[in-house]
Amino acid sequence: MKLATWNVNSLAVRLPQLLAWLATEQPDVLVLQETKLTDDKFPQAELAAAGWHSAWFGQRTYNGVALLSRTPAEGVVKNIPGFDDEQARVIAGTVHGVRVVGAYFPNGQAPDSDKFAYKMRWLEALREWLRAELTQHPRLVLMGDFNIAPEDRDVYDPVALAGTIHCTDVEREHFRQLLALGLVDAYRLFDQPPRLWSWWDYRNLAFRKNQGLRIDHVLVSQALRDGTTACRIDKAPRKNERPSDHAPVVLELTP
DNA sequence: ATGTCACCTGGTAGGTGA
Repeated sequence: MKLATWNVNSLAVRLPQLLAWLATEQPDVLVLQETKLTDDKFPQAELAAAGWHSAWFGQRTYNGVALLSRTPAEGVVKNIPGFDDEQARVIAGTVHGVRVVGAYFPNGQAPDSDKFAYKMRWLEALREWLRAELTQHPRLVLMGDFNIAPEDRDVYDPVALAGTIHCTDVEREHFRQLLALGLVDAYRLFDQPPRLWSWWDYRNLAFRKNQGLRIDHVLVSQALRDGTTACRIDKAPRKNERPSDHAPVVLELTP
């Protein structure tokens, strides 16, 4: 079983690239972030024509998530139950007995901002929901754009970026608290190329200079850990014309 | 030299968020 996550930074712009990537990669499940589409604009027909079932949850201009799959997802949940949120950031569903949670974590902007305070509240709500979700669904994958670089080795210049957004101690502590639920960072279960990131800023020629961060993650529950056979970042779509600033992350599980 | 992109409002540019 192959699962993947990709922040497409506008599905309206990236749909052709998405269809091409799906045709090549043939995942069983893909979660998307930053679709930036209201639900009436979601390209359900185009995806269905290519053989994909979709569940989606969006809003105007910002955020927006989706869950694509070869077979329909069951038990779809939108956003974090019990956490009142104007922003469309979470979609969950069950495919082939695996509970898939796709999430677009808040960016947080700057450590002293209101948006950062929201990020902290959101992270706490996510954690407490997942704690309950794991008791119901031991076979669970949490994946998406976390907007957190968990360790210094996930950052192109940890000295220059120390304490800045994505790299603060409190964000990293939240990441560790997600792991403490019994989740594992699948990327680190395997040898990986050095200095490979999942996001490169559009600005400052960051991709050409390989100045990026690893902020897109796939976390697997203990029950899935032994069946996890691969996890990789697919840098290729970042080289496309008009690319998303994020690369997809792919997970492979034994059936 | 934040060497950008996407989307919005109200425009033939400027603001916001990432």
